[in-house]
Amino acid sequence: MGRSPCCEKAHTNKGAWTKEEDDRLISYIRAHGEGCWRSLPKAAGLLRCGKSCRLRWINYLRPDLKRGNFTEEEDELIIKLHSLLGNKWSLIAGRLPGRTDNEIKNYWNTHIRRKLLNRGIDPATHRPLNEPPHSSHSHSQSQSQSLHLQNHNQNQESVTIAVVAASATTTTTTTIPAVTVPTTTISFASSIKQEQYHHHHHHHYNHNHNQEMMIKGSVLERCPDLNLELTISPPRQQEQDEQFKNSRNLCFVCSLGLQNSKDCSCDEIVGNSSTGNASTTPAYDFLGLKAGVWDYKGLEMK
DNA sequence: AACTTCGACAACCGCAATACT
DNA sequence: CAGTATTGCGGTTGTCGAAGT
Repeated sequence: MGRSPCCEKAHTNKGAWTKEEDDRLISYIRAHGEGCWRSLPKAAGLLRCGKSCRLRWINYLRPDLKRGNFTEEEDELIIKLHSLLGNKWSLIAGRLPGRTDNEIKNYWNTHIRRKLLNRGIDPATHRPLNEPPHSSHSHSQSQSQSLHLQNHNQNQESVTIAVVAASATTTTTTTIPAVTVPTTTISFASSIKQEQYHHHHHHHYNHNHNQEMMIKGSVLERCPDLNLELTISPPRQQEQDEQFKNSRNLCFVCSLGLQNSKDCSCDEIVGNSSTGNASTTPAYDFLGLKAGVWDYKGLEMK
């Protein structure tokens, strides 16, 4: 049984929008605001389906859109975000004020893909084009990384992700507020074969936005050579306390370079640990981006 | 000048998530 | 709780203008 169409298609216009249609849509939304897209066309006197109206408004008519003229900084930001998030265009767009997911998607496909190819980088994997296939098990212990995912509280209001690079001297703890992640879903084997993972991700990835998939997709797939180990453990295990003792503990806000934000939860993190002094902790320049670029709330899973 | 190819991007479609009843 | 409606996302297609032949 298929679903009924989003609208009555028999009497709707399709294709390019006319100036008159744009004006009608703009004036209606100015008067009544966004939302209720299904009923909007009729109310606004448009022979369009609500979906079409929404798309037109969001991608083209919204007053806060920049449209075109991507800067070099934006290019690099998109590349970095794509390497982290994959084709999550809406998430990427959320990091670029005045840009829409559709615009970024188009820009990626027409400009950035070619740009990366010219650099000898595979746009899909962000790895060198001529790099031979590699095994996920070929790395030494010192190169391995582990990813610890902690659910701090019963009501799942925050999830702490700690990426521990054994070869590095730092540990970054990232707290993502208001992410709903059922505990049972945050578990996968410590050594996921890349083939298995790729298969799962590409063939069974069904737009699932839960945290498990995001972590798999953004970390494992983007860095397939890393032997990532994801475990769930009760809050503040002794072992972890030791591990965190001399490491930096930054909340997600601070890790994004927003250390002065009111949403900063470093104090909580540090307070929970046996040591720590947030005031002496330098802000971690997440992705190498400058402070202020990010609005962490936009990274919440929708 | 006519035709073809290509690039850019607006718009559509199908699906999944979420909200509502 | 189940069924239905709505919204939002990502992949794909269609269209149009510019460049090339």
